[in-house]
Amino acid sequence: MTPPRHAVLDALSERGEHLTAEEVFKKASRRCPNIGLATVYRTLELLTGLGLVSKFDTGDDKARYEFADPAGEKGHHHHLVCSGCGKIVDYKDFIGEEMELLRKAEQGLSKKYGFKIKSHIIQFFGLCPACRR
Amino acid sequence: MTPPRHAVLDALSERGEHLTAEEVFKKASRRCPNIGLATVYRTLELLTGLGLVSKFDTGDDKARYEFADPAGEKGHHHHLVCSGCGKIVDYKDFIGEEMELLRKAEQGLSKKYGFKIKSHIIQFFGLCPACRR
DNA sequence: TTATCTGCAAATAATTTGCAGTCTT
DNA sequence: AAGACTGCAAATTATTTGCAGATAA
Repeated sequence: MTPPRHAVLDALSERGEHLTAEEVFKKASRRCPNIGLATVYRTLELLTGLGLVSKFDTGDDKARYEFADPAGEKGHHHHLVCSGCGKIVDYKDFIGEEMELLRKAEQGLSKKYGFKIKSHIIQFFGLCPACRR
Repeated sequence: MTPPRHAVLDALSERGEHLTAEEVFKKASRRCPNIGLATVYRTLELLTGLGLVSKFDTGDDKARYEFADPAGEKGHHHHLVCSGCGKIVDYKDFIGEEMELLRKAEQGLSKKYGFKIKSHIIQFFGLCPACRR
């Protein structure tokens, strides 16, 4: 655990953040002024590989990062993305039903297509209240 | 409707295809030998905007294109992606349950967060039979 | 020390854009 | 002829990589 790595973790530590690598870089730069962008990318990839951070894309071709769900359903959520302004809402509603569907789907797809399912993506896109008019 | 555009449509016409822009370009080049890659991108964007084609990403940072669902549930499907070799399986299983969940979710999210839902993504990732071992 | 980590700059790779020529109507 | 469409080449942009020096254990 080195200073740059600590700075990256720190940048992501606020809950509900969905930062791009550039944004992580800016925040991390405050704590570690001469950190390099490449190091940020390398660290984010490392953390993602360890399962501590999850990486996703909302359609603007910039990867976004957030702390991974703390083991299981507890913090499980999905994203609702505004196509207008890019706003991202974390929602946990319907998680029960979703988990049920996911369980069924993973089992069924596994059996039918022989895949060993590792992960999934569920995202909704639409217009937020401000962008609707 | 110009020759290059026709060539792009033609390239996508085979069912079950999930082509990258580069692949569409190669296929389209057969029918229209001096088509340019930029035109392919422009045409794909046009068709996507018209709702005739849908664009998605399986995680390799290359956009993929396929004919859009013909109105509603009829051809509705989702993707099962192999993280090993990139293979993409279209599946329609659990579509009933998924539609039910989607309907509920769209209504609920709309009410709770004020979003007007336009679309969604559901994808599963895992290892295909060949990549499992 | 000894391998790992870092910053910088240069390299990639997908996609976009400027522009001048070409087609369509 | 006026506007839309095209190909080419150059520009963009997020991300990756090579490398020599710095750092952690």
